[in-house]
Amino acid sequence: MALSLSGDDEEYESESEQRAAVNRPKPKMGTTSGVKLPSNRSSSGARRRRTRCRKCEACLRTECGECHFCKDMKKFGGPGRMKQSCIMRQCIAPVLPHTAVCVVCKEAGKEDTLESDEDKFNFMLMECSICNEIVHPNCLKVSDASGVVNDELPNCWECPKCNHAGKSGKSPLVLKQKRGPGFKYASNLPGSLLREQKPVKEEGDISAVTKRRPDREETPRFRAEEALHRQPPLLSPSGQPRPRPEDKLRKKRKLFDDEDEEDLSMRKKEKMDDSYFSKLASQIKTEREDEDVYGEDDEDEKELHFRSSVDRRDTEEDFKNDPLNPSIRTPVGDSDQSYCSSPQAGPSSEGGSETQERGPRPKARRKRHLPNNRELSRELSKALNQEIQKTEDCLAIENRQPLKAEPETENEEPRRLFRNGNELGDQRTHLKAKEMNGTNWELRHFYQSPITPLGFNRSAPTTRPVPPRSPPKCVQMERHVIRPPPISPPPDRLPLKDGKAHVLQREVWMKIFSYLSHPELCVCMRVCKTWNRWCCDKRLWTKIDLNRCTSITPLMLSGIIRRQPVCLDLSWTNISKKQLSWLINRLPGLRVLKLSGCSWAAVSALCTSSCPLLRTLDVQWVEGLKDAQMRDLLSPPTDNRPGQLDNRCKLRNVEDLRLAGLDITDTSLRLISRQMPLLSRLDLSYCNHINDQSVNLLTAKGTTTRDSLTDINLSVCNRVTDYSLNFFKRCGSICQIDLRYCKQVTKTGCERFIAEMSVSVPFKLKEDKLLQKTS
DNA sequence: GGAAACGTTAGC
DNA sequence: GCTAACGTTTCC
Repeated sequence: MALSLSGDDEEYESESEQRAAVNRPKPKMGTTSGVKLPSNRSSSGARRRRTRCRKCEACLRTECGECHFCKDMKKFGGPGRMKQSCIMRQCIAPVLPHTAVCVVCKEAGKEDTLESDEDKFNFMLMECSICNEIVHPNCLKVSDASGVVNDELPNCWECPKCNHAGKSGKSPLVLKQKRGPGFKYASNLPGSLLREQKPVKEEGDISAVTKRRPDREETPRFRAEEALHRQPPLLSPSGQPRPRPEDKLRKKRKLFDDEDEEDLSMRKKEKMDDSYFSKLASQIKTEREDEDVYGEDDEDEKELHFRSSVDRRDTEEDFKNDPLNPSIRTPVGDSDQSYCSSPQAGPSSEGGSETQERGPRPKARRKRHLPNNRELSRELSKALNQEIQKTEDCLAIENRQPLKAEPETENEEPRRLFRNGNELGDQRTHLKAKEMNGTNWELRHFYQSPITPLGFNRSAPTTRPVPPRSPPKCVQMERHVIRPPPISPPPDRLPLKDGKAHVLQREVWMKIFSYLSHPELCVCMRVCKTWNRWCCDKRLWTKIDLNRCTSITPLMLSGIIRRQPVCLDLSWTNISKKQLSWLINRLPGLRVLKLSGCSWAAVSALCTSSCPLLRTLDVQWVEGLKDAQMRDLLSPPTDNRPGQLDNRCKLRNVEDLRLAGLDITDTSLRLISRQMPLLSRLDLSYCNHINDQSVNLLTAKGTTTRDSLTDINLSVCNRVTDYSLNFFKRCGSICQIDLRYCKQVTKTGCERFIAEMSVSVPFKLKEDKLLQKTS
């Protein structure tokens, strides 16, 4: 059957091509002619441009005003040359334009007027990803052939004609073009975290197809298999593995190839040892089958290597079985709750879809996988395995000890929810990292246990450790579509296979889940779609700890955003500036941000990113963070755009500032005092330039810190003397002064301070040179 | 190969 | 006719 687009389109095609040829400044050399036909025009139809669905979360958002494309827009003061959509508004399910009609009957889609799924499908417009023809399936008189529905885009399939002819539409270019804006931005984003993956030879395996109902409400699943085996090697710029103290603790890791997939259910069972959970799992097993949850559960559970400090697995067996193990639990799928909430076909990555049978479907079959992705995954797996093997021994196992939880007054969630989140903030952990009056950064990384300054190794190596680096581009920059949190509420009860709902309501489950560690939650997320959504509730993830996670991947970033943590610990990671900036701009509710041990290059993202609710900022031991950088950090936004008239400091609401180990002077303290009126907790330990004059500055008349400071840590500040205690007498709210290991502070001086203060505010010596208010 | 530019489409 | 922005080309 000769199918083509309307005459208008044919007309446009020739006209526009001619115009394009005329307007093109310089015909690209090397092509056969000045006018290069789009690759997909080689087939029978011109492609219809897709447009926003206007329903998905992304479409409903407003422009962020911060991203590269927003900044280009005229309304944000840019030149308007790029003409791209805000990256936060990239439609996840771009649809055919309203003007699209069936090339056979010349009519639009009619699915809205029909009742049954079958009718809906037969009368909806379907665009073939190979020949680009848009037809009603019903208008095709091909009785024995099957179209293969592409779940990645609404109204997209491989038409029966092409499918029957064995054509493949999976050339990388075609794939890219077909994926619509949800994919475009990822690869078009400058310096993107989300860049498109290098295409690999495709494979013609489309044998695993399942039928699909045409219901556009259904959100497709897919697997970003290309992300499966990505672990950035930890290399120094010289290519040498970065030595890390934990190396010797690291377990041998094995990277799963595709077998990992088959292994999932097995591992899932292993995780379900608990009898009740096992029973429940068996009950809801059919929900998996019915609900098409495989991809979703799986992908989500794999997207983020959240770690639990209380659930460290020590045995190799456990390590292998732990789906959260970064090396094993490498991302299989993109994830997001939008799967549940997006009104239309959802986004995708390079991976194909993995779907269960959803009921009878005439003609159309659903691809189980996009065939090229499996091959792609294998190829990547091989390459990355080799790479990872090289650096495997250098990767650090997450073997931190559980430390006391951070006192988080601003966190609304019960503390027990955070049992997984350890507190890296105990500065003692890092105290030995720096020589008191020097700038040695030895031992900057990875202390296994809290130490006291007395344990400080002053004979540490003199060479400065290589600062954290971002993963190599090829690993880091995978294409990955980020979707916003869902709008639709998760179900209140768990559907069971007999059609009934489980007796326990969601909130009861939430209480149970709140006792689980993050790895355990991730396991639960693989059980079924309902649990997947429940376990992703941000109440369970108010604190996300990626401390010392050796590589921050796009999947992890999307996982973080999905969970919208209040507290995010990225300390001692190699997060890049772009990643951090991208992240911060999408975490409007972030209150605690820990970037201890990161590089200034990364932390400088705070200079341009907006984080209005930030209350706690931990930048201790940030390499390269000195007065000049502190000035950048505390200065008002310099890129004010129309509508952005706020000239106040971006960090003006910070109450808890951790600056341990920084080479900052009074210059920075002046700025801090001026720009952070709410500052109550200040950690200046191991700041070797801090002296009595610094304390004088912080407590001087007219400064906000004089009244706002409640807790100051000056431990191991050897230039601070007893004289500073006189300055603290004028602090109205001071409750704790930590002067431990300050060589020039004496016990006598502390006792004198206590005696003099006893008239108004009773203090005690909690430890040697650690003064604490008694009431 | 990635980023920028820009012609042109789609919606209003 | 205007704006938004998709998809392709060109630049670097």
